[in-house]
Amino acid sequence: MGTEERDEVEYDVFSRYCPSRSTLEHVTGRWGTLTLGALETGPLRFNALLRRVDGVSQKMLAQTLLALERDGFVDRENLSTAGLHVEYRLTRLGRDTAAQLLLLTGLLESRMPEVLAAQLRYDEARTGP
Amino acid sequence: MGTEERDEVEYDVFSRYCPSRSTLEHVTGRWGTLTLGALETGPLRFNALLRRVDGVSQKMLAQTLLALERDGFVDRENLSTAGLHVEYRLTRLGRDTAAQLLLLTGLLESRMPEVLAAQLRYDEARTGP
DNA sequence: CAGCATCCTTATCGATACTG
DNA sequence: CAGTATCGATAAGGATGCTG
Repeated sequence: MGTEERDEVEYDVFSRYCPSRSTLEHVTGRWGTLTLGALETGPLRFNALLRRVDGVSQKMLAQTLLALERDGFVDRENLSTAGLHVEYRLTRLGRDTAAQLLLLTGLLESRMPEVLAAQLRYDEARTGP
Repeated sequence: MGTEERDEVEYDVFSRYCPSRSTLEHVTGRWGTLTLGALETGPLRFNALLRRVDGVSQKMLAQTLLALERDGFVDRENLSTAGLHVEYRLTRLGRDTAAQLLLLTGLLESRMPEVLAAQLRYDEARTGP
């Protein structure tokens, strides 16, 4: 064992034209993180996502889902019997990514008191010195 | 037992007006992730960051750093002796956050083959059925 | 229900020039 | 060096109406 060749670092998000850069932007973009996070607890329909991701518009949600589906994070499943019924579910890759994202959002939520304190300090240092 | 009150989920990124939402956007925004990631290995000067975060403009970098400093992720240190010398370094909060972000970018980089394969499948299913 | 098409407004961005 | 200021182009975003 140990003879299989290791993957070299082929991709680098810090490089402008690396394909991983645009994928990073889809995932961490304004609605990407929240959409993936919302799907982490299970498949959801379009309108359910629309409600869950507070503030997103139909247009942006559709656009976000399209990019995430194309990148292989989300599967779109058409369950039409009568009327339209479409479900979005995470792929394996999507689940792994969403798990990471939820760790991040959880971290941020839990540290918001620090953030708010920093903002206060920052603003005060500049308005009433 | 169980009588101490648990921290309720006070902050929720899924809620439109929760302050954590804008902080999430600063951190995961187009340049936030890369800027924090770049600083994870140690303090850097403005122009060094400009080079490291490939593709960012002066304007966007300045804006990003300002938001991250205000939110308490980055400290700006003025080391002027002769000429200007400013260093940016992560705070404790910034380090914790950057660590999470690097796990995410690392995950994405390592799974890019999956992503590219998915993109190919997606595009082919729509151009030549 | 799950979208796409359209229009229109706003925000983002990049390039350039300038400053202490 | 480390930015700020300004401008014009482009993209993101919201609102509305329409369709299978």
